Amino acid sequence: MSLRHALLGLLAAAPASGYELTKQFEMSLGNAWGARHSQIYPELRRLAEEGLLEAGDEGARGRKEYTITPDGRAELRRWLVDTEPDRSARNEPLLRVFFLWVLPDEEAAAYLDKEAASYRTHLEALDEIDRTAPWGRSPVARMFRISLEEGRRWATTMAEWAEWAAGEIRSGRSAAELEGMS
Amino acid sequence: MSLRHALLGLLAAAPASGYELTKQFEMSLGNAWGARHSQIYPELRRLAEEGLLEAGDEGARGRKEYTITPDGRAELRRWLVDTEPDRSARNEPLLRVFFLWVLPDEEAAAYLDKEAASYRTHLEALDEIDRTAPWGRSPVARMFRISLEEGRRWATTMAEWAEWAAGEIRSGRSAAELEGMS
DNA sequence: AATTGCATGTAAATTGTTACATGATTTT
DNA sequence: AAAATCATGTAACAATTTACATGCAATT
Repeated sequence: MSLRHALLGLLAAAPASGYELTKQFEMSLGNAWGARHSQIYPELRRLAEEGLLEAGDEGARGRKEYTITPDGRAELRRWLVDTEPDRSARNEPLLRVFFLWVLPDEEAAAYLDKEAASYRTHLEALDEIDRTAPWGRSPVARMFRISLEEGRRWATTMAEWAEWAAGEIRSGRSAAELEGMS
Repeated sequence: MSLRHALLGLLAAAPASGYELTKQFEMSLGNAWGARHSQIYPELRRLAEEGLLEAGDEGARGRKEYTITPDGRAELRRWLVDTEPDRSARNEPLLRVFFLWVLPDEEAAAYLDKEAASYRTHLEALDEIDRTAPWGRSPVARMFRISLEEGRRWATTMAEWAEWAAGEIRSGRSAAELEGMS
């Protein structure tokens, strides 16, 4: 279960409330893993029961802040170092491309144009984060920047690929003609 | 639910059994979406009940072949054209990178080396598919090749990124020093 | 005074994984 | 004759989403 380790990872940087953690899943982390508040709150409670987190007193508006414990840090480290990442990714936009052949060429190409535009928009959003984020000298900030660069390279590659693919379809090349071209 | 549309998409190309569809999820499709036979068999039954597929007679060893119906093709088209793709991807290797800062620099860099190697291996597997797949002139083959190219560009970008990231960490640059470099 | 945002939770339904269970056919 | 592969299914469990539900605090 990646959710608990994502929560431990976020809380390893700084204590936070369930609400704040939910926002982080919506923002930066959302590109790699998704979670709603309805999943986050019960998981935080469980992690606290297991001693990996410590729950603070209730603040304004019932806010509860969770802090990671030494056991929590150890578990996070164990996950990173001793377990193999699950490489079975889930990506619906990618899935759709396999089936685009059911559409007439021009519709398929138009679909890929839209995909390309979406990746370009995403790239602009990442560039904006890059420009406006408060970059510090901490290891956390350095790794965040490296993650951001990963996102930027990925979005750039996907945009270029979608543009290329739309062109291939419009040029009407058959699979046979494509052979030995890449 | 993407699973049903993935099944419709595969069956739009050719009739197949649940067993064969399971193999396709393990192979090519697995890079974009995963599904086990225990999820596939009941879903095929449901799709047949709804009239989107038609189940053939039982063949050798109880094999059942499903064929897509016109309603099934219409639903596949509707999904591709009229619905927005869910862009909330799930990717555990990406998630881990956000938290690599908890490791000492050399351990984090070693982790990224391993990631890079994994992407290079994946790329080789895709190249092997490229070399050995029976490329035809059909729209299906053309789109499969375009999907394969997507995977190759993605794997190449990720490998290059991981190698760059390991270098950045080993060079000991702080986040502040990284600024204005990209 | 009303709206928006902060803040937490639960319940029901759906989706997905792991484990259990069986049997025929082909290959070694 | 044994092992591997083909082939299908169900049950229990875990993860995730959607919907329901509440209330305080700050802004307009």
